Amino acid sequence: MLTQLAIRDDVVKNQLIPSPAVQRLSLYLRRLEELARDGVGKISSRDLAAYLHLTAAQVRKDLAYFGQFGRSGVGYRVEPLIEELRHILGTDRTWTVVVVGAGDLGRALLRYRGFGSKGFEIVGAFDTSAEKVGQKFGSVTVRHTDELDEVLRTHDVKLGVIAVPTEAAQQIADKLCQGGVKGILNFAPTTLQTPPDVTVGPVDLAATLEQLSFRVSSGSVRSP
Amino acid sequence: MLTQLAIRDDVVKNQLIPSPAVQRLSLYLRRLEELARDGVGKISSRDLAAYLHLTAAQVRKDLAYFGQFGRSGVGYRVEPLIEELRHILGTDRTWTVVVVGAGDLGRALLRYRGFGSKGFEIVGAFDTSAEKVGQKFGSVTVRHTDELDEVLRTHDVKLGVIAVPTEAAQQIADKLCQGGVKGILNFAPTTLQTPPDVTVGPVDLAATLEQLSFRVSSGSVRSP
DNA sequence: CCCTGTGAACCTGTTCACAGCG
DNA sequence: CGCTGTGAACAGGTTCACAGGG
Repeated sequence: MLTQLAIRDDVVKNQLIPSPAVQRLSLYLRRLEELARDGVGKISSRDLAAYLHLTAAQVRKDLAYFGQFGRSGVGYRVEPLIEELRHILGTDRTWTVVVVGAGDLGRALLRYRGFGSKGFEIVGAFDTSAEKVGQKFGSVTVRHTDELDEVLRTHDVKLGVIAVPTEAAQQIADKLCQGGVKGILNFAPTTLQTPPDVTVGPVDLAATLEQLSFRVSSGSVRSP
Repeated sequence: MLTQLAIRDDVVKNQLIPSPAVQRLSLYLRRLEELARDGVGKISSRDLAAYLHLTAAQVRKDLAYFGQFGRSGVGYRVEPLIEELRHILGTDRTWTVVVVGAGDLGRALLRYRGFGSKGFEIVGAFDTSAEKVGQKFGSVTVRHTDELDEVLRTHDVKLGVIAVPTEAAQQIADKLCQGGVKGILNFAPTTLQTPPDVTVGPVDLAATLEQLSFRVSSGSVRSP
């Protein structure tokens, strides 16, 4: 396909893409999926931007990093753009994921419907507590963390989620990296030390609330 | 206190602070709390930076936006800096918070220990399902969402958490804004439309995984 | 004419490098 | 001497403004 080549080209050209732009790609995709559900066939950069509180130029520039997806005088066709974005983000294929920690949060993730539709399949859940091992949440049965290594290898898992207590997080991260995982979603409020080829997506709920607290108390931040 | 005045001055001077800097403040605080727990009394910008994968200059500049907290030749004293950061972030006082939605995620939040220690007190949990209303999770009993308005007013709630299905999120956001909430932590994968004086902290788990997917597949993003 | 794609101008945020203090 | 605080230099991202295509 031509557009695939176009994308590959950009990557090959080593034209690095600003990470804020990549983050916005997820927002675009989410909105486009809403629009598709509502039967909307095309959208202009202006309308897409307005809904997401961004500028039209920014939307166009972000998308243009990856190819020429729009049509002059028309805008972007919703369905094809969805396909493109999924391809760019890598969610047009299925990623196998493991979740480590079956506490309240881990269980919430195991039962969360949102992952499957985005191309993520949870192939294993792990915990050290004897009570939790053997229990089934969503469609996954919790195993003992000792079996983590084996599952990582047999399923060629590239993404892992850490939902264990803070004290155990680094140790689990080490196991995941050891087992070949390249991306970690970390819910433990600590900074993980990982090799440079492993990306960590930190999700610190208390820190996020803190940020709200700051903005609400002072208001003295540049708008994002 | 002098440092309080110093901070007020900066704010008054309308010297706006870069939001990435404010986000890092939470990281500094988290690390300093770890250090305090380990009995460490002082830390240099270099060591703090190294642990968090940042540069020493950045740590110094971020902190200097708010005052002169360090000592030449010594570094930063851990305990006083913790106090300063809490004051800056606004978590040296208690914030009352409501959680709307008592599904898996909402319940996980209600039972999460991490909020209390950071100065956030959950004063109400709400759901529309008859099964959930009346049940108790953590220390909070779930009420019907119809009672949300009343609780917002009687407790002067400034922060709210949305953990309801996507379709209901905007409607709940409207109720929260209506009730005087100024900060919303939004777990629903949708963009909320809110008045400009309300800050939304979006937490989209699927989108965060997508970002990992992108980085793992292509690796072509500037390092954050 | 409407709307995209894009170089150029602009602005924000980061890094450098050093003066100054304990 | 070690380490902070900070102006100055640099780089990364965003916005502008317009050329060009349907």
